Amino acid sequence: MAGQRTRRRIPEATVARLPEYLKILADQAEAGVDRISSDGLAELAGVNAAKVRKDLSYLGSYGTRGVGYEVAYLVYQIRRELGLDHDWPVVIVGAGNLGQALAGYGGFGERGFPVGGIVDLDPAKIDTVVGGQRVRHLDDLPAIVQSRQVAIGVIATPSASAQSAADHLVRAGVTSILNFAPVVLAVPPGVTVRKVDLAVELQILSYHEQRRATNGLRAVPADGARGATA
Amino acid sequence: MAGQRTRRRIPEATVARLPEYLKILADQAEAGVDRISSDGLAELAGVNAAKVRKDLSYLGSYGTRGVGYEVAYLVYQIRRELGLDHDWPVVIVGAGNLGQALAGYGGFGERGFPVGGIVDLDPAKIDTVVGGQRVRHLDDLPAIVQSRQVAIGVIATPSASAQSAADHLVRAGVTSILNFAPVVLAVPPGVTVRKVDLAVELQILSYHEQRRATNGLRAVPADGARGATA
DNA sequence: CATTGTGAAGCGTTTCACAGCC
DNA sequence: GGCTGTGAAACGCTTCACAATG
Repeated sequence: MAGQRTRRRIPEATVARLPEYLKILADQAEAGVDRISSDGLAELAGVNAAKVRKDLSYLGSYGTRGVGYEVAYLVYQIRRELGLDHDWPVVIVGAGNLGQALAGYGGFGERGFPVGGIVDLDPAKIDTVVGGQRVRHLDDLPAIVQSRQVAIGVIATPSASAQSAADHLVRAGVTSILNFAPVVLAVPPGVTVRKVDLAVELQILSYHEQRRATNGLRAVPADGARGATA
Repeated sequence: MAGQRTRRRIPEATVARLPEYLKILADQAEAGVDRISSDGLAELAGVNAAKVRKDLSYLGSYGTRGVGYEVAYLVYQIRRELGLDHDWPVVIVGAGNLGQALAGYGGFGERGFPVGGIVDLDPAKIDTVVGGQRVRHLDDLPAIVQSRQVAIGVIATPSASAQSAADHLVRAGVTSILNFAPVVLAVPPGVTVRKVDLAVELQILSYHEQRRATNGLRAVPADGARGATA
């Protein structure tokens, strides 16, 4: 029951939804619910039930026909699949507005990603304290990554410094990067980058607004990779 | 050449990439480049050339065979398609860490989304100034939305208040919402919601890290909706 | 003759529909 | 009887490959 060596490959689209399910299931567990059906979970996640069942089936057959899924067990399995059975300390590069907000936002630590360090280049920022962390110099990055076993770096620098930040992270040994700068990063093979561009999100909304204004006015758009129209 | 009444429907996946192209093209224009091929643009955007051509073909036939695309004209067309021929003021609900960072981050205004207002419930925050904006009371939301013609709201509140924030935004007349709270929002039909959950992004990275650790170690994962492995 | 624009093939994701099982 | 698990159909997106063309 525990630990197949080579796990099934889970489709990316499913991987992107598992955290959502996990959040909902953890909330349900806390609220004292201990069984849930694919219908119930689908409702809470804003997706359809067949999708929930398909998604969960990639983890294994953890439900009971005629009954549903045991919440606690699903939580355990999803955690395991996502690699959340231990914490992943992250290091934040850039202690400006966004870096400070990220460091100060408790939600990261709560969900398994404690801030293991925050670095910057600006002497005015170094040694200030944000989110309970002393800001350190970029040069300390390798030491921080080594000592805290950091695998994930977060880039919260201005665009112009983002590529350099990525280079530093990679050299320090980080293998996954969450990039908030609106720049396409070049990284060596084997390093995973995800990009979150807030302006892009707004521009996608703008597209739909504009469509509503010019055309039918009741043309409710379908949800994209991450959007929803309920 | 200008203003077909009912535009082609553009696939969501393409809509999500147009802002990226736009950014790159605007940068190129500024750098004095005035022609670009699908290959060149693809390179800069980190995608393949066929995709660029297909994407651009949804806008119309704006290239020249054997030559390429005129940068300035493409910029103009993408802007128009995304509804970026005018600004979209946004209103931010929640003046905590994230709300302050968003308000203080100049990038929004620069890219066509000036902060038209920021509201909160906490008396300690009201009348403080963040990002050049005086924080106002949630009750002022309808007035702000009306006077500034705000169509897009940004939710930067704690999870517990997010649904209420959405309700206030919708009642005030906002029709698009960018939600940073890790909660599924219920909104009436005709309102578009996009969700950005930072912890979800990290969990997706964690999945790939974990896979690398358990399995092959050289199983470079394909890019998901928004990730990349270069 | 380099490069676009695009049918058609390939592939991944979603949804359907129902057999299997508690 | 109710709900899961899953083949198969349907759909949308990506990539190929090449005819069209300035």
